[in-house]
Amino acid sequence: MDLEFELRKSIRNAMTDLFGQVTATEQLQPTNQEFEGSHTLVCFPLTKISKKSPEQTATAIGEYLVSNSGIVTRFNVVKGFLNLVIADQVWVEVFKSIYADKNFGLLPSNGRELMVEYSSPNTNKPLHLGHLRNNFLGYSVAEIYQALGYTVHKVQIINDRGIHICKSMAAWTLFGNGETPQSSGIKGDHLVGKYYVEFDKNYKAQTKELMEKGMPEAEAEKKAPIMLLAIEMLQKWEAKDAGTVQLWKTMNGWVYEGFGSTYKRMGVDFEKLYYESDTYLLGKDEVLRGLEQGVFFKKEDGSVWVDLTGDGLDQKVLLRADGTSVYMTQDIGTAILRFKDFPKIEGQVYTVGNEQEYHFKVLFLIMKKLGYPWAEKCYHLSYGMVDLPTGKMKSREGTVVDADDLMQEMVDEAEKQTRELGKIEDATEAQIKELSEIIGLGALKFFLLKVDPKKRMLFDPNESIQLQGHTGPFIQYTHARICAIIRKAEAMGVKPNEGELMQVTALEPAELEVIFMINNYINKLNEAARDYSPAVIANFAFDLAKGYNQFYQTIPIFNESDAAKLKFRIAFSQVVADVLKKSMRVLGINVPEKM
RNA sequence: GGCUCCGUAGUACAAUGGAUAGUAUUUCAGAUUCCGAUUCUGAAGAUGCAGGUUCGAUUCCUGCCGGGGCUACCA
Repeated sequence: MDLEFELRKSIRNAMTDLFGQVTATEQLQPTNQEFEGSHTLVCFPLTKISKKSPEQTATAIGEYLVSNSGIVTRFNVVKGFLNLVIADQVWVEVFKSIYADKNFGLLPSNGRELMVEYSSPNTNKPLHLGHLRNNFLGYSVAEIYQALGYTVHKVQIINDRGIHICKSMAAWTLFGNGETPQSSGIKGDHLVGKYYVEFDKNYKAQTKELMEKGMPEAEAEKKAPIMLLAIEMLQKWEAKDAGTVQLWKTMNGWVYEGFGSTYKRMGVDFEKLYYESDTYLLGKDEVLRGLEQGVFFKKEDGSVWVDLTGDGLDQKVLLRADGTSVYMTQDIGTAILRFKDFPKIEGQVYTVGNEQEYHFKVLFLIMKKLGYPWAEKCYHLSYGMVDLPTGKMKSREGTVVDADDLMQEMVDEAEKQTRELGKIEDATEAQIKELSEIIGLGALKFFLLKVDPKKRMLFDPNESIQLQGHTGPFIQYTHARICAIIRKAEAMGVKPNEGELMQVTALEPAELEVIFMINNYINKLNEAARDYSPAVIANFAFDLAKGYNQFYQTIPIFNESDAAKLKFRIAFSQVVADVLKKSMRVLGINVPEKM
């Protein structure tokens, strides 16, 4: 049964019968811990139609609900707040329908489609901590929408062209001596990153040398030989020079192989990859069309601009004076291409750091001005930077935390803890490795996802892997312990079934509390989707685990003499484990059955 | 300078305009005849400042202070 629906219906009936009209949205919220009840109706806004004081309004509705709703047994009024006590029988009924629904938390297809872009790295260096937040966020938002019945297309655009990759190519040509991932044993993306660093080192040295010979800084920066080589390579690449393209393909190939294994370990996936080398020429026609339509304008030098001063923004260039594209041009083209590739999507979510907020504001405005209705449904999933206890990550100071290294450290730490605790003595080495992977990555993902995406956050590796506190492993542990209980119940031959659940007529407060939370799961999924915030689900999972631990601590399970109650508590534990697992799943986190 | 986001216990995070601002960690004091104590209970501790709107403001508005980001014919 849908408790909230029934309750709202009864409240509206009450208002109609008592006051002759209803409000558009009655304000129903969870009751504060200190008062009796589970649902609270906020009655201040109702006084306009009730023509009574908040207390009188609340009391009148409360009395009506007790006599007419069939689900409310008691109520109390504190100021304008009407706290409602739902009958235990009703809670058992609510629980039963959740228990009976094997697909609880996974809604059937709603026929709607959405695209989520995330990751989208440059191909000149390996992924770092910031990319981890990006990937986990994008993946999780996609999973949340999927759980709600959407068809979600996960994509990314790979920035595989441009001066940045030519820099790595130039350095490799000069100093590589034919080094490959195979010959060196270095992961492909790290190898290319190594030459990017190598480029930078030499470039700085050469610039300095030229300046010492009396060349002004600006000129030296342009004339450093290694930079000239990179620029030459970019020009050759654009002219489709065979050798340059071949080298470019080879080095990008190394990067993709490296990224591939990183994504695999992260547990993220993509339905389709867009490559900038394929899309960077798109968008120009669209801009010219917009120019004809008068959406854009041309300056005397021939460059094409959009004027957004009327929208509180600036003027923005879309085509350079020489007719070439800028980044924005390409993004316009890519957006349109994606809607052609996936005609049924109603919008796109772009998971990109908050330093690009202005860019996306402009992009969406341009799409709107060009007359694309889906522009309204595009969302920039903007997220803040990740800081470390040691401070800010800065590439110049070499304090960037590498994604592969960090994942490995987390897994190593998880393995160390697992072995020390020695609760998995019967496990094989392979099982221990697998478990460490689950815990280490779970710790990392949970910590990065539990914070509101748009906020800048601090990642504390040590805190994240603790098994007590607001962490992934705490939830994983709770799940594992429930699994132990269920194993024991099975061994004892205790098998709950739907029919017998209704024999339970009274619930403990801790049970009621947890059923309330579970019953709220779909609401939380909707809230998380609406706000594009996996943090909502992360906090839900944590609260649920904590709620179950209170039950676990205060209520005996196997010492219960009443067979119906014992079965109910086993079923109850099963449902909690299931919902923990599902809520962690949409975060991309797995939960072990033993740890 | 302009635009924008953020300022909540020592620390890290919560709070569709609603009740005495929650949680974790830390510190202190307790709890397990039973299921995995990696647990649970209790105590201590916070809304940057000044106004405004409201029955009611951490939330909305204005100003100030502090921090991040953007502000390229870069990506």
